Amino acid sequence: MTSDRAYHHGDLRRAVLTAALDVIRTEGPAALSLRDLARRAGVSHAAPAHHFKDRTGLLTAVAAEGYALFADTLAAAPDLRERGVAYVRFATTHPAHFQVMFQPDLYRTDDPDLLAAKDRATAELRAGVATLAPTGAPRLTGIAAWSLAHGFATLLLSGNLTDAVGDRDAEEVFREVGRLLFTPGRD
Amino acid sequence: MTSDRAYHHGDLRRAVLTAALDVIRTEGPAALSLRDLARRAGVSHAAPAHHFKDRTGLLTAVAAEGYALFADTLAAAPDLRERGVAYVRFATTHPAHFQVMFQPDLYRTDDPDLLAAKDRATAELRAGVATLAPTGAPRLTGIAAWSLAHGFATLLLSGNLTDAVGDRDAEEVFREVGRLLFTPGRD
DNA sequence: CGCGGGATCTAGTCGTTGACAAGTTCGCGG
DNA sequence: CCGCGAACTTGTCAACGACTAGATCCCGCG
Repeated sequence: MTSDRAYHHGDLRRAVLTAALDVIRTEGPAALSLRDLARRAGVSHAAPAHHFKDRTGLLTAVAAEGYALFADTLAAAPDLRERGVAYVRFATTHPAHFQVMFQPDLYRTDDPDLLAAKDRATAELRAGVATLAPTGAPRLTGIAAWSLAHGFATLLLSGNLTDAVGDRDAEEVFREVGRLLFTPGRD
Repeated sequence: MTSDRAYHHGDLRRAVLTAALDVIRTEGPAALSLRDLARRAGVSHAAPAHHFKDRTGLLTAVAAEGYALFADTLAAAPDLRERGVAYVRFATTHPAHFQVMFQPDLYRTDDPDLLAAKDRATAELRAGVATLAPTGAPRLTGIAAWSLAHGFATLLLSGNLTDAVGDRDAEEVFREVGRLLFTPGRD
């Protein structure tokens, strides 16, 4: 179903998107080529453009899908702590999405679909902070938690934490980090 | 001095590097074109290649210079807290360097100059953690501090913290965040 | 049944880029 | 003054993004 149909591909959009995620994950967004993706899908070099308009359009679609998945992942976690873990888990399970999402110069930041998905993710993020934040500074706590999770996830993906984590599970390490900083007695 | 010389440019390497940093800062690493940089410097399209070999070589040079500057910045800060602030300050004052440094798929990670500079920066980072870490888990504290600073800096550069910070100074906000998480009584 | 229209894909082309090769100019030491 | 290497130029090729025009298919409507 995902592959060979005679003329109409069936679901070329998804095929190209999936292939793009594969390339981004293994070689980075810079290595992305519409023509290469077309070859992988077995279609002509201009076929992907019909679904994504542009190379930028493709990356915009990746970012939009990423934010949508991200919002779902966050929504599934109960409190702030688990939401942080979910943040890190999303980065490891969807590295390509994550990588593109936080490089706004790669895509169109004014895309309607993208904005909707991003707003949803942001709302989930804020809701997470609301479950904690007993001390007077919810905004500051939010920035702190977000920075911690995002920094951990980013360093993890860029390979700067491989020796620090070792052969342990990254999520478990992050859980300990969160426990270290966010449990001085209150909570 | 920086511009017109007859045949020999004088310091084309630096001129190209500076122009590259300018492009990366304003349009991102993806928009980087050797031919465009050559045009800006007023030299032929192949001149930059003589100094950097490759597009990848140019980005490797950017990353190497970035890590060197980064190590200097960190070394100038006394304790862990100030080192965190210095981390954020580096990201805001050298956004192009920072952006490239933490995208290893853009450059050659086995370059000798790069490795030397990165090792120096890593050593400074570790030394910073050594000044604090009174509780039993220095490694975990290090990961926490690094993640916090790196996450804050990254989110700041990607524009995800602009409304949260508002018109205040980013460094000052980060100082408060650090105070919030790293001062439960000890220190 | 067939036919028309829109969505999907193909084929061809143009300007730009990265990479490479070979030649040219410059400066500097012997 | 000469030659030798570094710095730079000119020319070229394959690949890519973007665009256009046209072919093919699917689907509903008469």
